[in-house]
Amino acid sequence: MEQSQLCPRFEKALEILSKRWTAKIVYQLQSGPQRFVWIENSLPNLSGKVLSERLKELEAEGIIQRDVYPETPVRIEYKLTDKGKAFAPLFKEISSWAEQWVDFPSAP
Amino acid sequence: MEQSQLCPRFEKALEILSKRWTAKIVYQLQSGPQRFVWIENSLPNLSGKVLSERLKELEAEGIIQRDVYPETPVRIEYKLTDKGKAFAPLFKEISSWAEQWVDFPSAP
DNA sequence: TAGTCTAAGTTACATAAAGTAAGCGAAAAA
DNA sequence: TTTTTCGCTTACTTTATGTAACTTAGACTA
Repeated sequence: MEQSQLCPRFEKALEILSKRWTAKIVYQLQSGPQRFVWIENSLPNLSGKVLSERLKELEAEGIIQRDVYPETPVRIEYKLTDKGKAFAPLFKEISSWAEQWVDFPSAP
Repeated sequence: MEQSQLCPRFEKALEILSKRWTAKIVYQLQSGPQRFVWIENSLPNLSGKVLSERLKELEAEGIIQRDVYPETPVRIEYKLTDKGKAFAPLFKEISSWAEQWVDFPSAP
């Protein structure tokens, strides 16, 4: 039986997006450079441990950049690279899909 | 400290897409109705156990439909609903992001 | 000079999610 | 009666994530 061949670039992109928290982190950074604790507080249930892992992975992928400001206490900011900013149209698509198809009939 | 408020619909969409395997399964079904084993074989490393879970979740979300053909042995096909088909432009965006930004410098 | 404070993590431990492989039920074919 | 096929489940193992306490570094405070 044949396996459907997925384009490796596409597959890579899908893997980045499918990994828990990555999409949310990247989305969160669309609004500008942010510090560790800020991102952590922005995404409920995301633990510092996993955030730390994901930021390293995203940096390794060239999607975000880590900037160190040697103040006291040290300030570290994470921001999207061009590669990361290029996700913007994708988020727009997700948004418009959501607008059209996701309903919230009941309020909590 | 304020938390950035994510639109609940958008968040829901992001959660669907971020869950391991869901995006790949939905993408796989874009090519037409498929049976359990076919999907399983199309996605390397996806276990039947998780596929079973995901298909139920996606059906509950109204993204796919499960059709039973009482042949022998029974044939069951999964296919996208309109809601599921509406992911198409999103996959196009992922694809074009991947084309532009993902490189594969070395061949295996 | 010892003790304190803060940001940005890290570590050890506990829980949840996913992977593996064997098994099940139905119906028909051998 | 045994075998085969499909579409799953179940029991068990491994991996991923969550929690909470701890670490490091430099400047500030007592």
